[in-house]
Amino acid sequence: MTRITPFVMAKPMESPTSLTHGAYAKLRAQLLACRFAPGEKLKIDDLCRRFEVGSSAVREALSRLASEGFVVSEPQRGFRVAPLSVDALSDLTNVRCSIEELCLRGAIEKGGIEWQTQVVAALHRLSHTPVWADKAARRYSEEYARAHEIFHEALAAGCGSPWLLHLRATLYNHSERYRAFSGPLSKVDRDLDREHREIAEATLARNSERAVTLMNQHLQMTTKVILDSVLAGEPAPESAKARPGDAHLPESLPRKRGAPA
Amino acid sequence: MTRITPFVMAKPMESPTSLTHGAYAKLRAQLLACRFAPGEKLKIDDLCRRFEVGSSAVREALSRLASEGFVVSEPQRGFRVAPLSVDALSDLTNVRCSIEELCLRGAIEKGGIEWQTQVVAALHRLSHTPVWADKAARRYSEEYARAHEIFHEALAAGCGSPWLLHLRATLYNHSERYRAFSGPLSKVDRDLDREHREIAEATLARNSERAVTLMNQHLQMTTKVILDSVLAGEPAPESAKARPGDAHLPESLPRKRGAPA
DNA sequence: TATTTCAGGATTATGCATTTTTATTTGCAA
DNA sequence: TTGCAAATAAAAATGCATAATCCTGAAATA
Repeated sequence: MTRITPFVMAKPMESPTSLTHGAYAKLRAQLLACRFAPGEKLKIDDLCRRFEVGSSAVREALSRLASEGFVVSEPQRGFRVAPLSVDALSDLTNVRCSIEELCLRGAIEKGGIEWQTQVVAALHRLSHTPVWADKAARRYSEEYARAHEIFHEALAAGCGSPWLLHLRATLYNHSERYRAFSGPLSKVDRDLDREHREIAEATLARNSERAVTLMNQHLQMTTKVILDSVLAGEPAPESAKARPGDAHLPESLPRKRGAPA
Repeated sequence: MTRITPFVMAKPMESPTSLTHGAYAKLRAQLLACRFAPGEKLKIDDLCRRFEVGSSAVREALSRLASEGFVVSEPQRGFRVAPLSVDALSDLTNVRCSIEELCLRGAIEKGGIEWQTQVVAALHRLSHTPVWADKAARRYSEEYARAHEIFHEALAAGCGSPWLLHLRATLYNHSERYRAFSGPLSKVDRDLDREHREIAEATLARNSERAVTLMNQHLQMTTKVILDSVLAGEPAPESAKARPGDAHLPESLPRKRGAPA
């Protein structure tokens, strides 16, 4: 009965195979986009109505998101959106630099023709995607964010280490949450196109030292822009209702999960 | 009403604040100890009876464990124990070497007196804990495994980076699962005490290069011993019932979680 | 003013109904 | 009689609604 499908592009439409997974994906996307304020209480019933699913699905989605560090679970008090903090962003950026360096060096050493091709393709897509969704508000467009993610993932993919790529993706997603939180970005004219192009060129030229240096500068600069935006201007651009809680106070983000049995 | 408690040791008895968390902790402990065979089907009802909780609690525990990579979730087909593979162990070990190196260098650079003290204490505890639970079977005792974990965690803790320590703990736990899977360890006389002591000495002496070299050798040697044990002797020592599924075939372990919304 | 009690609300846990998957059996044809 | 396929039955996973437990906050009392 399986009809022959001529060609299938890489999953153009997501099929939420189960309500649980659908709720998880939607909630996760809204969390990453900072549609919920950090520290905000996530009431089960509200989420049930919002996503039109039962409490089981919502609870399961929240559990997974909690173990990923995007929400925090207090034993008998329900769930809250994981807080953001300057210290956590600083730590996150530093660790991310280290991990991206490992990926980059591995990719330069082991990457083959397929990897090179994907990097070139991703760079092309990125440089031909409009950066700003709202020129006045200076906020990135959804398409640009996606192309940016694909570009960085393509660079790292060459290392061929599933675990390293998994760690990298984790850190990238958490960084994205900070970027989404930041308001209109500072006016310093940053030639993102040039940064990405130079990183790609140094990488494809197998110049590890230069590639790593450029990548670190790229990541630290991004963090600096975000911090400037948050500390200077208004913190939240269009984050939803409810109490904003703590926005940027120094506290740790990824709390340790129970190791002892 | 809070009665004054004279002294409280570090949580001698776990208080399962909720049934869900209790089931999660128990299941996780059994997973890490390889009480379930890799690839084995995890039936909800069986787990309900085994842990004496409802299906919600079990489902939630499985969700969290799935996002941690200890079980895999197939959309409408339930959950299975995450498979193990030689390739995955190899990758895991390599990445772990890199992460432990980052932790170690950071700790040597930034660790203070408190860190040094904890390292010395952990080394003392480790060297005075009996290694073998069953001398004949050559299997580590529970106490030794715990002391070993504390020792390595103490070494890394000095780096002071929450994110780096989180990544390290993740990799350590997955490595533990492989160690628990391996049968009786090979007869090569390995002076574990000496290895740990030399690592600690080099670290406390702020000798980064030597400490990192020794740590890498330590980790790679552990992996080699495990591989020898698995490839040579009988694969599973006392793993529970049910079909063992695939034990050691080359496949990837940490499958990517859905990034696209 | 501090403590206690009580009501409201939210989270947690359970059991059942629905839907999908899988295994077995039956029927038909070679 | 054997092999394949469809249909049926069993089992399991998913989703939902209800019940019980716990926390939060305010009112009342000492």
